[in-house]
Amino acid sequence: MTEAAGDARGQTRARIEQAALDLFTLQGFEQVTIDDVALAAGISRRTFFRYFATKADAVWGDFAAHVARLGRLLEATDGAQPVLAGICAAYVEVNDYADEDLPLLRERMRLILTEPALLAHSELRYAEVDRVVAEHVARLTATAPDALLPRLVATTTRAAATTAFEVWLADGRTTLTERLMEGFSQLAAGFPGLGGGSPAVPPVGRPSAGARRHR
Amino acid sequence: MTEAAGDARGQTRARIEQAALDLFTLQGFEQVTIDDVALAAGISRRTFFRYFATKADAVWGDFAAHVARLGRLLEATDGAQPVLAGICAAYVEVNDYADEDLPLLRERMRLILTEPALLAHSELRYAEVDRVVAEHVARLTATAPDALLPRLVATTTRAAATTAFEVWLADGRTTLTERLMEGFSQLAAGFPGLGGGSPAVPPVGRPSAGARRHR
DNA sequence: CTTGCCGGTGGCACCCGGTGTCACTAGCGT
DNA sequence: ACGCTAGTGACACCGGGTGCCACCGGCAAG
Repeated sequence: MTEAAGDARGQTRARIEQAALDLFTLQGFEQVTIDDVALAAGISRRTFFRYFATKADAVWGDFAAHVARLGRLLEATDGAQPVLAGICAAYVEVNDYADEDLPLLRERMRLILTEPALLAHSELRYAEVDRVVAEHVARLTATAPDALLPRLVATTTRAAATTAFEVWLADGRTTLTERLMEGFSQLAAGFPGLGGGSPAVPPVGRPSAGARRHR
Repeated sequence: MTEAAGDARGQTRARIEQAALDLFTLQGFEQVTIDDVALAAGISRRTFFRYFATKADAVWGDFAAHVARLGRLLEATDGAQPVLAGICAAYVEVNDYADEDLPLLRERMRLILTEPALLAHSELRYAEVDRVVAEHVARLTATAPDALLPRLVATTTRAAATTAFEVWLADGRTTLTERLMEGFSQLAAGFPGLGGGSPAVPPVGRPSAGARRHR
């Protein structure tokens, strides 16, 4: 693996990725076959799978790098601020795209959120994110990463982030950063304006035995 | 569609479902082919797809009925209690299984949460749930169902519910209901114990321009 | 220059999930 | 006996994904 070879690989990988993205946005994810992408990228079908494990992976780019960056940002978070604020800041920074990259991001996200096959695949990617965030929370709170609280924080913050993404994408009159922070602040405050202050739901006298009528 | 015919359909459907579940838990989702399931259920491969649109659907049972029931519960929620409390109660009641149904539920959920293909498929199912909850919140708050707040509430509550499911499934020393209510109370309180009271993150002076260095 | 190794590639066969089509059968009313 | 209908099975087909092998280029050693 010489440097030149690595560069060549990176270039063809980029070519495949761009060809795939173009075709997908133009004709729809399902309509485009991998033969189409391979033809457009000037490679063979077999080679496509040497660069991307699945058809969906061609849309996600090097998502693993994003997750790794998020993880590094979280590790570098100082313990002064609240935990949720730190996670919010990390999410914001990871998604702080330069203006010229926004069109590409929009295409990617539109595909991921619109095409059912890609939406399904996304759950697998989000699981990686959740793991990183849960480990971060577990570190700060001295609990196990697979306990309820860390995982709860991880999945709900990620849900908030992706929802912010969706809304931003839909009407696009606001900044992604603004939407993210808006979502996080709502979440951190326990959704004020819905009634029920901080200690609202907590104990609740259990639904007793109640006729278990399910199924 | 006479009554007898409908019954017959229901019976074979149940047979297929059980055969699929048994084989999946025994050998793993990916390892079992649809021919295997068809053979075990005493039908043909083609007939399998007349009962279930996809391989994954055989695991989910009649999930649409669950979603519909959740929707009805939400509609019947009285406006007295806080919104999150109502959603919590609806989730709890939908998932209030009789003891004799718990083993089956565990098998189902273990598969869904463990097998990557099923985990991916789950995102498509959860989208239906989110839609119902978002419409409920939109109704109560007199906002659009596709606005940020309703969707935020829908996705985060659902994330909390599924996480409660996962943790319940993992250690199983507590009730599913308990886990659900624990998760919801944490969420509704904005995760106390992480620092940052209710009005903690909200305004935050924006990350300024900050070198946008992404990509 | 020849030999052998090695990474990237293409071609091929194969598996499997999913779909469209057609022919067959059973039940049922006329 | 006739036709209708619902359910079924068999078959062909498409497309994503994998394993395998053969080829070709560069490159170091002889």
